[in-house]
Amino acid sequence: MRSPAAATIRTRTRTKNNVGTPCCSKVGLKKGPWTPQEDELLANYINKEGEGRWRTLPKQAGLLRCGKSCRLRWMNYLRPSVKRGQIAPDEEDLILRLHRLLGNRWSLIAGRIPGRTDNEIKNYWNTHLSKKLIGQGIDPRTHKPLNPDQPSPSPSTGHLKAASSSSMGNKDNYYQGIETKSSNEEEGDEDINCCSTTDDVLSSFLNSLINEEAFEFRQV
DNA sequence: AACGGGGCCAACCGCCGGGAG
DNA sequence: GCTCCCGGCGGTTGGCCCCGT
Repeated sequence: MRSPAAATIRTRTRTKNNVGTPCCSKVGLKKGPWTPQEDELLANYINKEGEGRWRTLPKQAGLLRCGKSCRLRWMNYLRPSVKRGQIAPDEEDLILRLHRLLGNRWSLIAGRIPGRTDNEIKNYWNTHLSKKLIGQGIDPRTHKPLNPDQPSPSPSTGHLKAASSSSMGNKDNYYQGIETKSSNEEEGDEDINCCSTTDDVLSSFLNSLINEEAFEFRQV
């Protein structure tokens, strides 16, 4: 069912590592839905040995799957922290606001919503929220009115505009926004290169954006 | 009851970035 | 600096299920 257009895009020249390493297409490896037995093998192994070393994990665990497949199954389904069931209205609201800020950065969005996976959020967006926005006359990619005559619901602050205009893959503006904000916040602070510090900066930056957005919504 | 269409979601695919050697 | 390996990511697909006809 893969579309010709997508196939064309995918024919981009391979660069370094992918040459001759078919991963999941490797002969003899199982594909498709996971059985309860496979789930049990994977969960037992990870509970005993911990996450990581995905390449060698299938063999060690006695699974006929590629490492990527195991990782995906664990991350999206078997991990104890994964929350199953309906997306709550407040989660939906958060997804909408984060998507407006971050675009299709599903893993970043998922990182702000405890228990939800990037795959789940991506699916929910594609099946529910994008249609909902279209129904409201809003372009789900830009969060701007489909009809340009309508007033724009987009944020009014400068860095929010930059971030929202970065929707759908323009990472440059997004990171620019992060960097601008974090460098301001870090004035006179030490060691912005420490990873935990940058994580904190990113986290507080997102919080501030979310809170600003919430503030704006209240004002409207 | 049979069939077709659409929705939903788990899983796959291929690319990219970072770390190690 | 270069190459290789691995994990992670986002886009897309395949197939099951439900609902309407």
